[in-house]
Amino acid sequence: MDREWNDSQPIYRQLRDRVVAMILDGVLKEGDPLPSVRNVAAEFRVNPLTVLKGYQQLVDDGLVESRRGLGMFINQGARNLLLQGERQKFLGEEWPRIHATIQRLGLTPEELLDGTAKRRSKPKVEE
Amino acid sequence: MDREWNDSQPIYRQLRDRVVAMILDGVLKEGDPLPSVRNVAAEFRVNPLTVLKGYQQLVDDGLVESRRGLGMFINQGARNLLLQGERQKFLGEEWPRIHATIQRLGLTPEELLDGTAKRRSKPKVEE
Amino acid sequence: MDREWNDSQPIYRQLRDRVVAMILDGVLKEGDPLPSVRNVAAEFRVNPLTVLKGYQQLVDDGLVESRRGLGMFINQGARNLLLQGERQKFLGEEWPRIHATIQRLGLTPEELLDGTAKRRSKPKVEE
Amino acid sequence: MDREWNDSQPIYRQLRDRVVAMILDGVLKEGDPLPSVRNVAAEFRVNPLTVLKGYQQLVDDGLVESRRGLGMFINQGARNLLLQGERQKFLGEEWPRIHATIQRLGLTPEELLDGTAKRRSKPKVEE
DNA sequence: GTGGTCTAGACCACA
DNA sequence: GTGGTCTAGACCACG
Repeated sequence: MDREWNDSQPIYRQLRDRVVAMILDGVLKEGDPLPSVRNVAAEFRVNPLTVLKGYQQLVDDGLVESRRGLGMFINQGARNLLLQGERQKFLGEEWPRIHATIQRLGLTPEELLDGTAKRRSKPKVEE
Repeated sequence: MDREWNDSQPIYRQLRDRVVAMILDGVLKEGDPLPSVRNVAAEFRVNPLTVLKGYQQLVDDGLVESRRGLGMFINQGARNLLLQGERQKFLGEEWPRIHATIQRLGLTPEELLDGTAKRRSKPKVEE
Repeated sequence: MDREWNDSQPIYRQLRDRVVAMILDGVLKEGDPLPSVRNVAAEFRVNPLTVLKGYQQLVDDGLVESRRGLGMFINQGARNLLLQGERQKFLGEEWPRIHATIQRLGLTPEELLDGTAKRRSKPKVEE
Repeated sequence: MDREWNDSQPIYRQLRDRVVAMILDGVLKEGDPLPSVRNVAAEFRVNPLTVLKGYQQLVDDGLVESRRGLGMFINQGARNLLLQGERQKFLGEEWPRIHATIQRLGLTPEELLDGTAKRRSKPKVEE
């Protein structure tokens, strides 16, 4: 269980991404309620306001709907919306930079797949 | 030439990364002087202090050496140090997250390579 | 209480050293928050940026951790890290020079201890 | 042969200190000429102006005298002047800080003498 | 409230 | 010319 925060990104953003991942992975299905703000806040030892801010982002993205007094629920079509939007954003904004880095570092497909599978980094140094 | 700044990362960080890229690409070789703080500041229309901050990071990383009154110079072994360090950081910290996203979005190798090869031939709607 | 600055060393360095001393002396314990940048800046009538710069050094040294929106906190193990690191640096880099000077000036242990014990009881001519 | 420069002090200052050490050690005697600016500059690969600046400090301190067309010579009484002045400065300004550091780090006389003699640092860490 | 980034402009020491 | 330090003041994101 990773409850560590990435310093280069706000916590609320990381909380948002966490939910997005759960939706894409099918852990959270359309119509399901989001885990309650106070539970998440307690679990991750984070200010409830921060969790709320993360959830609010999901509302703004049209992925989630808030029902008065009941909580927040995942919208119908959320998964498809995500697949579309995130793919586009990833391919357009993130991947180009990533691809450039990979090439600069001279990383081979083997090394990349290797790393994710069995973590064995043996960087070859020139000269 | 892109002199635009990415909002999601501080300028001094991007300046640092720019130099790193130049070293990796062989544009800047070991022993070479870095472009002077003032020049870079003028060229990119940025505060000298911001440039300096970026350069200082390189000094802290042991990639660059500052010689009083002369300027800043790329250390011997900087490139290898970079190849080692950046590879490790990328494979250890960044790639796992990226790999997960790719799989979550169901992106195929074709789609990934496609984007980088013939970008902009097939503009999609902006969000 | 001395709030005067030593001209031969940048202020941010002296601020850094001040915190280091407080950790070594046990005034600041592991887990404790550092006095806030703004407070220190006000207290010493110094620019916040200068204080921040000093604090950043501590972060870089792994002695202190910055928690978003909360403040900066002394890491676990900071004191030992310091004892190790500072001792090594002092014995390796500073003491040899100091020892040489002491011998060159022909200073005896008595003179050295004397000065620190009853300073100012025997004022000498200023140059 | 140490031709390395200490970053925390200007080069001209270090050149000045070098000559002072040579006088105190008796390598340079009163009436002796200082090594020529250009020789020193060449030997240490330093700008002649920098050497000159260091020498000028010695003139200002009354330790050295410049004779037109001949060079710079060590004054009569230079050694005693030094012994007095440097002792006072050291005991008054430097030693107090050094002493405080030594105590903070809990360094024993043995460790201090040890280090200068046979370099064997075995820092004891608490807890 | 916290730290973090940036600017515009000044001044300094060094080579 | 170079880098380095500092200021005053602004603005931001985070909690």
